[in-house]
Amino acid sequence: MTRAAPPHEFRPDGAVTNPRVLELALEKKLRQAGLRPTRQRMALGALLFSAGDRHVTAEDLHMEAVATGERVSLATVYNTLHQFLQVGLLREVAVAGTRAYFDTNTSNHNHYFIESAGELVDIPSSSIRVDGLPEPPPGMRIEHVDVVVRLVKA
Amino acid sequence: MTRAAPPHEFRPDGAVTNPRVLELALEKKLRQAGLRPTRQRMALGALLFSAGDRHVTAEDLHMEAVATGERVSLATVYNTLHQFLQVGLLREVAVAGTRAYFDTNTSNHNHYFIESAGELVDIPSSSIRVDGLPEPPPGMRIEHVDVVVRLVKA
DNA sequence: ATTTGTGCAAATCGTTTGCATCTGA
DNA sequence: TCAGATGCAAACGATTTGCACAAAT
Repeated sequence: MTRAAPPHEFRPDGAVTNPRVLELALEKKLRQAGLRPTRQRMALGALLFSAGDRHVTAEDLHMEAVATGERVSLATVYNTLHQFLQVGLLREVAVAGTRAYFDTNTSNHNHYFIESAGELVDIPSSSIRVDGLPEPPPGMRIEHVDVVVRLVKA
Repeated sequence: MTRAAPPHEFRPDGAVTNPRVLELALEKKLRQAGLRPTRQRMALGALLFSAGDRHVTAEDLHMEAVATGERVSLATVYNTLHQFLQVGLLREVAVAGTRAYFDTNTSNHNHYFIESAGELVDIPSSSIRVDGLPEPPPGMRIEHVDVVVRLVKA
């Protein structure tokens, strides 16, 4: 019988892999945002936040959760996504079309949108600059600048 | 009895005001796009293309048409907008949210989106420059770059 | 005469909501 | 205990579609 990997496997890059540690971190994250760490929110949070930057629709996430054996209703997925939005754990990306896309990367960055696949991808560069923005009209302020680069097959 | 303005009123700026001339121009525009100049398409086209750059939703346009006394169904407004899109007479603007916005200005330009009013406005400047766009992934080409500046009350 | 467009109402899609029930603090 | 969260199903708004009828070539 070979030995299973120890639960506290050491990784030179310092990434935490112990599920219990991740769980505690997520619980803390939710509590700090003022959200109770319920089973459903923990499950969705784990899917969203433990695999780098992600772009999901509500239905994507619901299917994933169900596939993982979680019991969550689609309505709760919607509610949860909006709660995460409100507390700044997610950001919504402006893509014309029917479905709403949620992005786990809340910092300022931009996107490719691959129309044929309905897929959203971070632009692998922080070098995009938008210059020459005029002053906003009086009484208004700029809340966010969305840049979406639409890609089609060449 | 005072004299009504002549149908061919002369305007120093050269703008054409004769309704028959406008009608013929629109008919030509539709035919060139491969669309039959039906009553409904002419009516919607007149609303869309004879008043400078416009941003409308399907429902906006339908209400306008009905208010003008035109008999057009909402379904036909949707169909017509999409036909106009396909032949390049309109462009759709990427605004996350429920409704689709159509823009009669099909050249490259950018938008303010006033969230509180759900209103879309051209950015009054062609000085916006987007720099540092990386090469698109292989096999893909950039179809359009959408820049939407979201405004909220200051 | 033939093709194309239109209107209506029903269907669909993504999303939200009302409300009874359950759960975490 | 009890505010807060969840699930279900029904409601919803925007858009699309199927099909009989009407209009354009």
